[in-house]
Amino acid sequence: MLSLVYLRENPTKAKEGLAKRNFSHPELIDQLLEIDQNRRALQTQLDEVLSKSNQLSNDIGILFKSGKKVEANNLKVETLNLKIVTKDLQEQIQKIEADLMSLRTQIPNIPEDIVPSGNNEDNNEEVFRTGLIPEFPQKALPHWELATKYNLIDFDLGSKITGAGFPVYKGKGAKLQRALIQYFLDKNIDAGYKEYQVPHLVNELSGFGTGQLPDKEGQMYHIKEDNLYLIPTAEVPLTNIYRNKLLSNKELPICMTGYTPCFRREAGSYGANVRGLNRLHQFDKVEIVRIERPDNSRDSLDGMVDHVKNILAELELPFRILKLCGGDLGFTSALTFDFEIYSAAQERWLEVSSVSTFNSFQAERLKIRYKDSEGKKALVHTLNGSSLAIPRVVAGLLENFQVKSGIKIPEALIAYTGFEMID
RNA sequence: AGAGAGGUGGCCGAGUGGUUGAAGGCGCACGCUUGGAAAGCGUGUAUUCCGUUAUCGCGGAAUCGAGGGUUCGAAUCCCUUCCUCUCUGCCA
Repeated sequence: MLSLVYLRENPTKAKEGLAKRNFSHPELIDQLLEIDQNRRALQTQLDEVLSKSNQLSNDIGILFKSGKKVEANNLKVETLNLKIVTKDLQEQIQKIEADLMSLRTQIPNIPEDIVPSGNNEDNNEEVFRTGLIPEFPQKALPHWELATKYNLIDFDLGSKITGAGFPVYKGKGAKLQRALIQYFLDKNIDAGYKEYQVPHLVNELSGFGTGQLPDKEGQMYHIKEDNLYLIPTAEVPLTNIYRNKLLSNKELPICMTGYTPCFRREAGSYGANVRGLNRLHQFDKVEIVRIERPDNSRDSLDGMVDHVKNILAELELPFRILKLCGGDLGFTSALTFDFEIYSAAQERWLEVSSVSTFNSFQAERLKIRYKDSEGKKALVHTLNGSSLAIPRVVAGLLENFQVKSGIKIPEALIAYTGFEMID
């Protein structure tokens, strides 16, 4: 959510920024500012009326104390009118504030200057690429065939128990998953992130805080009985740890990591791209979240990108980094770098991490603030990234490291898997 | 799930209808003290909104879990709801 003060002072800049992400309703900004102005006028009126009745109440109290009952009762009559006016104004303000909020939640974050403009993923900018794309003597098998061949993952069993998109991992397949989770967590902890185990269900306020609600309402599994949502990412519970917090300067930055399963309804997804592990309703992910001072958030983002880079390099996977264009940017993000590993067998890039800064967009909703060195209060910046999402890394490992005799485990993982080969 | 108790500032905690935005303490900041630190002493220390102002500031309003109600006036009384704790029940 964008701050009202910012929008009031920079309406043109805001519209220009939003144009970069093809925001189709720039007139909402004008509407919002108009409503805001009405709200302020009403607030002024209300404050004046309340001030009067406070004064009267005070006088009445004094009169009663000194036994002047008649005069007190006269004043009482006066307050009755004020009460009616107050009630009316309060109702108007309540309504206008609801309108304001609904408008504010429809306006996405403003992209950073360096975000390229563009409509869709074709306009994303590749900023880094590394690793050798393996060449195979025969045709390489896709991971879903390898998974069956080596008895690692059972998709049918998952459908039987739950439905499509809920795979069952078996034997070395299950161990590989667990090894990766552990490996990623260790990497993150070594880099200074504190590990958390968080709830996998969150309430409405948490969903609103990080921006999943109301924007992605239909993408989350919702338990109506208790009005709770299954988390689509650990970002939600992790960031909400600090909801409504006033932090001191020296507490920042806050670096958190956590492993959770992630649940996504993926309504509207279809086709070959959802095959195998490519798109699941439930998957495992290790997330990193940072809460930063505004002046440090860009450096911090670079640091997170480097961190994920190092992990992928250590896993010996070929990958590239994309700077997302305005049109491909998430609703809450101001700047996002996507990591994609190359899958030799599928001959396509698979997104395994998305690292973003939200600037103060989430902090505004979450009310996470800090006191700077001069004691002034300001909103923090929030950032997060996957470090990393498991299934597509598994897909990449299986497909890229297949050899005649099986699948080779990269050096860095062997200590975690306890085996060097899947065969 | 049933019974009871409770939710007050960054934290602890007093406050049962009228200058209570809220005593006291802790913490924090600054100053004095000290060779330096600690202790001690002193001062200060909530947030949001509206208005005003070049700025410091000033004036007003709201906020004692949340929402509603009673009253001229509510942290204090009533209702609803959420949460926490204790006991009982159920259960990993």
